[in-house]
Amino acid sequence: MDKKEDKYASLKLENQICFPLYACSKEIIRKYKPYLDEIDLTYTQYITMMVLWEKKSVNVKTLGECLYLDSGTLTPVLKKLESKGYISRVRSNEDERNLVVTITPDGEKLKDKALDIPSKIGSCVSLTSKDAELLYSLLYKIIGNVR
Amino acid sequence: MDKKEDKYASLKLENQICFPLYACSKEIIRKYKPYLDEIDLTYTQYITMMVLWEKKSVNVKTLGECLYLDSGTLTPVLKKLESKGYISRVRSNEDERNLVVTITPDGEKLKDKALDIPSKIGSCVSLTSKDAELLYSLLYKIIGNVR
DNA sequence: TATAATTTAATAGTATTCAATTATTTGGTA
DNA sequence: TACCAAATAATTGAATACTATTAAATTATA
Repeated sequence: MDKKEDKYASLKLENQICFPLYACSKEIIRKYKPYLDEIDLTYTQYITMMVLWEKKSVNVKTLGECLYLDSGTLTPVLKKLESKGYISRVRSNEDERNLVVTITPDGEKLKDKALDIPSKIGSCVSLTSKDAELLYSLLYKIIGNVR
Repeated sequence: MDKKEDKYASLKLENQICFPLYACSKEIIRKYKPYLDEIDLTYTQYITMMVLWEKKSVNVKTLGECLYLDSGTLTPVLKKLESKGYISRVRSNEDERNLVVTITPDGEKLKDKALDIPSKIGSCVSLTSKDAELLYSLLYKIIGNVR
């Protein structure tokens, strides 16, 4: 007897490409959690700080472009980071629609506390550098295609 | 002059592997949104229905293992799907800790409405089948490593 | 049989996402 | 210059998702 064709095969979880992306992303973020708890940041706050550790000062729109997050997501994140004393939020003089986010000395200090997190995550993700590069380029290829 | 060594390089966004995973996953889910809106499901509800389209009946624990989600996430999702009439939620007689989730006829019907979604997403993700397979295996490799 | 440990789902509180709204700026036109 | 419409930027509020904790049922052990 022939095997039955399954017209619903495309709807099986095992045939999805987005699902393992979604699951993988969440599993890794779950791994971050204990380390991020130590410095009292959520993952979203952490990647926001990453941008600020590098750029020092940036407006919400640009930040959103770096992180692929919209201002509706960022506003509460930034208010939280401000309340923790890691950033300041000030409207631009030239264009008052723009809010300029700037890292504070306390925010700078946090960078040193975060310094050993990437290697801890790296060791539990545990990909060869070749696989990591491959994955990296595939992901950015998709991001490019999707947008 | 020599280029300065950057001891913070590991904290740059461009050197993260989780960030593009996180961004990629969210960008694709954003692409799903208009199609899922048409059938009034969120992405989480959609992948839950995928399991039920395949298994017909499953308890919350097993469902959580399939989806890498815990009951805290699933409980409100399942209540929502129940209120929409796509599933039923009934306690098991043998072990009353278990809640058995079963698809309804309306839930079955939804499957046909969802049938063209995978190809629409596929075409905007737009990977060669070789790349897709590669990505798929890398992702499940990570999931295996992380857990 | 009593009690401790485990398993399962629900609840509560926090974080994130998206759509709608408000405020500002820009450019066109009277 | 004054006004209006369109474009741009961030905030708000409602819905959804996530994590930690709690509660209930079962199983194992003393």
